[in-house]
Amino acid sequence: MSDAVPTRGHVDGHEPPAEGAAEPKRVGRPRQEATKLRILKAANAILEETGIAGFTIEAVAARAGAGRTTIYRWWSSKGALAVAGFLAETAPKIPYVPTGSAREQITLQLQRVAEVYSGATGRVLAALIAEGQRDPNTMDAFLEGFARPRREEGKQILLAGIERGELRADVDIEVVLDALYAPIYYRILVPLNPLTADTGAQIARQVFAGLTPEQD
Amino acid sequence: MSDAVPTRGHVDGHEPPAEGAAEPKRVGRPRQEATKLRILKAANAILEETGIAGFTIEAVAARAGAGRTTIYRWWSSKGALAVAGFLAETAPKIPYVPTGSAREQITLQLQRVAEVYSGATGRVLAALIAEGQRDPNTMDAFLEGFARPRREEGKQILLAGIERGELRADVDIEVVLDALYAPIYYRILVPLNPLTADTGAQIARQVFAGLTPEQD
DNA sequence: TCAATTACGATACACTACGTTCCGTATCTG
DNA sequence: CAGATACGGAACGTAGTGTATCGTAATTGA
Repeated sequence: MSDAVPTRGHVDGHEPPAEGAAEPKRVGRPRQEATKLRILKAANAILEETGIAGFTIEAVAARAGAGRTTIYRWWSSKGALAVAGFLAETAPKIPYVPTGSAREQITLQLQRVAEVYSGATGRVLAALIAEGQRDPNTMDAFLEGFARPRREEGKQILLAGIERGELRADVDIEVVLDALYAPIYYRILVPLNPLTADTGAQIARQVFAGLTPEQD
Repeated sequence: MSDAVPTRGHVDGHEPPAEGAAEPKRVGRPRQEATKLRILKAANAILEETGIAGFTIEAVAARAGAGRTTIYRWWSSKGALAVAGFLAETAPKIPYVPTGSAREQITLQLQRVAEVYSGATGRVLAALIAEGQRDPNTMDAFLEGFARPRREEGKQILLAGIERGELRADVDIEVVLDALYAPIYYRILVPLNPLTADTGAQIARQVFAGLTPEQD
């Protein structure tokens, strides 16, 4: 129904899957990738500097030198924009390093995560989760676009470790992943204790003490 | 300076410490405790039902049959009101049971927390933490009025357990407390996995596996 | 009994941000 | 050049915030 505006996907600034594979030739004025990038960078920068409090569509538009309408055309809500900015800027900062034992891999990863999240990125993450409490779509985009795939990676590492006999087999993997990663989120969101670079290592040591087949 | 309105404390609806101890005789019309209670109950109910999204001063005032001005007179912000409602209604629901070993106490407590937080109370908590990301004062009121004292109780239990030789002494208590409690908050805030009544017991089992002096 | 004091609820106000609509202009394809 | 689409500006209605003002209610103290 209706004629409405962009026939494209309207959730996170990505085009719809399309049928062929690539269809670079469309009809009208093409989307300006530079503007898209400026908007995403502006969104991320504002989240880093002011958290969710200062994150308004107007502020992002002003900082990006774009029109508010342009933002509304491509992102369906504040939350969608925030998630898109986060995925574009931050998500690539934390790769897994697939080498060594499960414990080594997880520990290293946990250290990296703690280090990155202890700074500006942590503020963005906290803002994102806060916004997610307000808007289910935002939470969903965050879960499917970031949290779930990351968790899946961790799960595979732990499973491989169990397979190789490095870890006890009688554990609930989801519970273990929570024990490992939840503290980092907790320290970001509920700042009773600071999150520092070696918080990750401390947590890993503690949790793996309950995972090794024999006593350490 | 200025003459301003209520000479009382203006943060969370409680009177200032005062000098004597009790001074029940003041000059003008006394505060109507019934109204105060209706407001706090309304605030909590709205948080339970709609989360932070529907939590507006106007909605609380309407539901309580009070004027917005009355709310602004006694609570300095939305967050202050939310925390006050939470502390009045919810906090008393989760007492510690000081009996048995440290592991038993913590496990029991964790079960109760998971059970309570898996329902409406969890939604209130999530809303509170979300609002806290927006307003530092709210976070502070939550930390000092709820999170920190609770954590202190847990710390005492663990310390006593170490003292009695039930638990390893070479652990960082803060890290252990995070490993125990953070997963519950995580499942409330980042709903990848559901929080159920026995999530608490599972977590306790996992974490204590790394705490016992000998293998179980 | 009455003055002073404080609480309460209603109304009005200025402000901010949201999300939408409309319009003129720019940039592409055919 | 026509058609289609993107961009940015401006205006609009809505919602909520926080403040100020006002009339009324309740209590203390003289």
